Amino acid sequence: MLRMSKLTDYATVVLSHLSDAEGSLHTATDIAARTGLGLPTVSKLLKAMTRADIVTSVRGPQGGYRLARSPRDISAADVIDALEGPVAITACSSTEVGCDLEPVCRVGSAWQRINLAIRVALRDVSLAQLTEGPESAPVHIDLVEQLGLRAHGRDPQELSGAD
Amino acid sequence: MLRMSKLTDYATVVLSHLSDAEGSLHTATDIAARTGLGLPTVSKLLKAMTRADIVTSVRGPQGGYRLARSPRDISAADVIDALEGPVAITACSSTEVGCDLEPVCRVGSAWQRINLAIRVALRDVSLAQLTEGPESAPVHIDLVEQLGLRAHGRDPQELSGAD
DNA sequence: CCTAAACAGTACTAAAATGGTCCTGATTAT
DNA sequence: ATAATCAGGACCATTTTAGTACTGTTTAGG
Repeated sequence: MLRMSKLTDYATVVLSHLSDAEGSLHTATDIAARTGLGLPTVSKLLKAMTRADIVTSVRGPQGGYRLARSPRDISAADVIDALEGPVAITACSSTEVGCDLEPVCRVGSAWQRINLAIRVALRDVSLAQLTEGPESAPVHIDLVEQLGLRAHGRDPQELSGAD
Repeated sequence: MLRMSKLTDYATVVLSHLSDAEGSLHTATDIAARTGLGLPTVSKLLKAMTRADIVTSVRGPQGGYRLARSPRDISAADVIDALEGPVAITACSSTEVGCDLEPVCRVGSAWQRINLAIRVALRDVSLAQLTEGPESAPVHIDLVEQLGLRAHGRDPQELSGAD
């Protein structure tokens, strides 16, 4: 269903290797060798992440890449944005206008809120957490609660902020 | 980033119209006219949702479609699954094995958990809520909390609207 | 200051997914 | 019987994605 590109997944792998020796430089070639990914691909990923300021690069011989900041301060959303741009869950959820179906589409806003909820959630997952051990607790999110969507006998809490 | 197909979006629109006169039958032609979507498209959507048991169909003249159950009992996840199948957020998160990168990929499981978390969350959003008024509260989900990922005792920064 | 190691940027191609359409059949009220 | 409807595919065009290649630019080290 909600698909994330393979590249984004690879990016996490690459970042995870950069986390290993956090301070030192790693060349694209080195990372490619260690991850098993193709050099051009790794190179592309690193370039994109450099632009997004997730990693920093040093040119010339003895150059390479290193994390721009601590793995704790790099979020899943950062990585996704770097590789895919801030694309929205549906086509019309990014631009408010210009949808032919506007008069009949009474739905958009809910998907938008869901989308936003997911984005916000992803922003709180750090690289450090992503690369960490897989022995974590099982999962449960009450999206409805958070979305304020519970319309049948609900009462929206004092959730502040505007759109 | 996390993209949902346009068809899924359309499906919600179609379902929203089916919700209008919940008991009675609506033909594909009728729905197409009222939603502004192409008939073949609407037809395809309805067929898929029939297979998924979200709507039921009656053949022959005076036939049509109607919701298989109350809008309160149809979830966003149902709709997504019907249109896109239970696809996972990453390629390798559906099948546990067979990834060449397995030895170097220490990441997969976290994405899987995130994926699962989102799925679970979506399961709790009903069609009734989706089609309802857009005047709901803003959004906040603490995914990390729910994921059990908070392993570093790091504190969550301010969470305001993303983007 | 020459060379080579390394990143930067862009453009391109092949493959896959998506969106949309069409056609042929099955069912059934009138 | 006829015609209105749904069922189930197959099909094609478009877009997106993944992966590659090529041509710079920077800079350490002889």
